[in-house]
Amino acid sequence: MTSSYHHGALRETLLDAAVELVSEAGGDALSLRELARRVGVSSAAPYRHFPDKDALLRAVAARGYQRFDRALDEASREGAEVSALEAVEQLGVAYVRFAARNVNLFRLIFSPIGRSAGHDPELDSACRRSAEHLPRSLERLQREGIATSINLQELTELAWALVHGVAMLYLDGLVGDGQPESAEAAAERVTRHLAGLFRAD
Amino acid sequence: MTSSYHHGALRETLLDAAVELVSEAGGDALSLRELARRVGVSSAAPYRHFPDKDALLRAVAARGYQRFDRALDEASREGAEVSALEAVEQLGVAYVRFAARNVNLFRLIFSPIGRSAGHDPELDSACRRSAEHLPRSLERLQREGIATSINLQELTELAWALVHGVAMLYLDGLVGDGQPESAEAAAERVTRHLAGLFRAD
DNA sequence: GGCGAATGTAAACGGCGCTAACAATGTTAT
DNA sequence: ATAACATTGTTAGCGCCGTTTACATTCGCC
Repeated sequence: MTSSYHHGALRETLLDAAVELVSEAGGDALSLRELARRVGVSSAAPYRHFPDKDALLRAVAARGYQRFDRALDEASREGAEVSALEAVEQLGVAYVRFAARNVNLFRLIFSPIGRSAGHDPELDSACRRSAEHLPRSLERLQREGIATSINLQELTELAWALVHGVAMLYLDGLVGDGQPESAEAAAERVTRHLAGLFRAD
Repeated sequence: MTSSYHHGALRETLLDAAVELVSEAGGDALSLRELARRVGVSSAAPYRHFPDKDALLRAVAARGYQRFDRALDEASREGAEVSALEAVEQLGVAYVRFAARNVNLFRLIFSPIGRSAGHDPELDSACRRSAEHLPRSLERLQREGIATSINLQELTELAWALVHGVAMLYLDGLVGDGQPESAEAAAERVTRHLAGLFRAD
């Protein structure tokens, strides 16, 4: 009828709605038909912009990585103004805080869908960017003469496993009391011990 | 027609098939209809034994926890014959090894379905049992005068996060080369550093 | 031997992902 | 300006799914 037969920015609208829906209910809860209904468009319309459901979820995951990267980037910048050791601690806490405050997005980006490489360039690059903060922060640590007996790769593995483990255990209700603050507290405790490991070295 | 109208052990047969299917293809890939088809039974039959799909998946998860517990138990027993520190290392490696060799089962037991408490008593108890190995091993460590400046709960949190993190990052392709051996190698490296933390203390 | 409980089947409902055929709109060349 | 084409919407339909209902068969027990 009117000039609104074509939506104009359906792809972005769909993505926005998908991010919101995934954030609230998790990636498994997303249905293309429900999504189309919410946006007020036919159930086949999304297929003009995403070849299939997985592609949409990959795009959502890409946005998740972008937010994750922004959160870590912010922590990194704040970390530049404190000691190298404190900077690492702040980064670790930021990692866990993001997981605790963006439960479903975090679950998505570290799921087979979020981890499928080679399908979506945007996803790949956003993922790679978000993975660079930890090594960079640890490299500064070593430049300042701390933990130099461990090579950077192993050091990254160690620190990453630690914060990722805390985040995951929190999401599974195995650490903390369910409140995001308790996850951050656990992250602080754990990263402090990590710092102890460096000092011992 | 024959006397095989009633299957006789349909519940167990379904569970066996479900464990196999989940192990091979992951929890998301399981379909009750496909399962019934494989077992040679009508698609409504499973509902005589499981109220819904989630209940079946919880039962599969319970089996997963039982296997997990057995693997850790074995490592614990072997650990009794070596030093407390080596025992912890062996337990950590066993944790990651199980994850690497039972990818989909491990994913299931640490997923919302596997972590849903209060629904299935068998699941709950199997889960609780499997969570006791690490504290017990660390307690022995402290009884022998190691890492006594950290309280047991915090120590457990630290060690658990570390091995769980390595396991998860391996599953996501972010640690190791995809071969289960590489995950165990990472677990060894990481637990060795953990041991270093204790020694310094 | 009969009777209720347990456990199987068949058929149907609505929702899903996805595709094919078609319709409206935007774009571009002549 | 308009014809032709590409883009982006719609409708209708396929097969699969989880689940429920009504009915059939068998088991265990009096």
